[in-house]
Amino acid sequence: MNKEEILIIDDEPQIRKLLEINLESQGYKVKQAETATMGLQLAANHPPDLILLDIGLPDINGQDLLVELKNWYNQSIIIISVLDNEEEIVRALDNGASDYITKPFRTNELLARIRACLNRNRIEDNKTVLTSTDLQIDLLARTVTRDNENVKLTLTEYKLLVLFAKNEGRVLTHQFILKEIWGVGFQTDTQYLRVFVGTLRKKIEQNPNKPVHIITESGVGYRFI
Amino acid sequence: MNKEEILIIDDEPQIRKLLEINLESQGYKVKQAETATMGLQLAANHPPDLILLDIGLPDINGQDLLVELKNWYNQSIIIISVLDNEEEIVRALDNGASDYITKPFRTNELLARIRACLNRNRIEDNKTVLTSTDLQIDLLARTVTRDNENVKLTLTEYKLLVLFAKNEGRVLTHQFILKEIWGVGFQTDTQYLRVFVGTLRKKIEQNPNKPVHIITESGVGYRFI
DNA sequence: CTAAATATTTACAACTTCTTTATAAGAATC
DNA sequence: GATTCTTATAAAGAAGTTGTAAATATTTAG
Repeated sequence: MNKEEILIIDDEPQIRKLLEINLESQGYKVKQAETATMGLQLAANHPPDLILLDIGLPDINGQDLLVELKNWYNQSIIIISVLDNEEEIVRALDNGASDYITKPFRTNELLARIRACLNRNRIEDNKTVLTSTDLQIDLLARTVTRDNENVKLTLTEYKLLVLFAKNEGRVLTHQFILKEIWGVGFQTDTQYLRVFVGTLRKKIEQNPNKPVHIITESGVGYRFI
Repeated sequence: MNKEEILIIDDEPQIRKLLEINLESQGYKVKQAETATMGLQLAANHPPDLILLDIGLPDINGQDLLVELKNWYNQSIIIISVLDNEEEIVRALDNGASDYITKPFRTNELLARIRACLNRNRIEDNKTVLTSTDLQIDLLARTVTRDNENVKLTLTEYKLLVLFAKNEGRVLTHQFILKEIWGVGFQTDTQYLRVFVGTLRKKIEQNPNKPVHIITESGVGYRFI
């Protein structure tokens, strides 16, 4: 197998060095960027398998960079943040970060996270069919079947279902879903989401009044099972 | 492993001697300070792994010293106080002390507390999954399971549980919890807390009448185990 | 260009969660 | 052991969130 490539975007040289040594010893290929601009460039030139992004960069707001990257980069981004900035971490996760780690971190912990993310990517990338007990989503054919019956979904409904299925078991916040499906700027239109969750439930749930797949997490978002 | 260092700040020589003997016999390295000034100095020079602070010092108010230390020292501080100065203990915990013990104390009790604190320090703040025997909290997925069964928590219940779990073993005062969950200005609404601790117990305890996870510390707050 | 399909918006009903009050149960103190 | 203080529980009301239907707008396909 080819060496997996990891891009580090961090302005602190010591941290980059520390990460470089550890990651290379694990057999990863490492690229480094000191600034957001440079990071974007490197990532665009030759997309890495994973990005480690320090959210507290000097030249640009890390959250903005994250949003920018997420526009086209669909592998994992793990953000590095200083401790005690819960709010920033939550925001980063909303913006599509896969995981986070706070400084100072233990290398073993970080390596475990990286392995987990890369694993997840490998699975997600290769899977063209997502299945659960009664549902089946074929990503290539763009078809959904329930109990072997074809289910007709509109584009938005389909996108929503795929997003749910790819994040099975995880609570997705309204904000996150809105951003993923409708794009940045629609984060307050939670009513869209309600309508579409409603129609989706009618199509994929046995009993739309007692949903078993799309679970409401009041005040937070939805969870797909 | 290196010897762990404990700094004792206490004006009574007998107590210092007693602690020194006991702690050294457990393999800790012990430093002593007779006054607050000296304690601060020693701590700043070479930060110990844990501080034992007698809150009733002669030269400075112990609470002030605690606040001072907490500004930059982020390991555990265990305070020693005379019995029946509940108010002072509560104030110290509010000020960020990790635990307390009242004079006269049993050495075994103190040693246990010290071990617990040092352990907690070692635990990374980075964990995205918090586990105990029967409970499991996944911070990324925002899910809680008990004996592998999913537990459905409301937003506030979840926040409360996470706060408890992140401060496992530590006494959290009512004030502190109220401030963390509801924000500044709710510190007097202890009734909220009672209600929510009640519902949480119903959901996570085997027997809510005999809670083993959320322990009441009468007059002070709660302790999560 | 028109009809059909899909998306957005509005209005309101249904439901969940939070707050408050009342009261019971339990501890601590005298 | 009675009194007082603290904590627990239940339940009602208020506030906030979510769900549904239907009207309107927009897009798509023929």
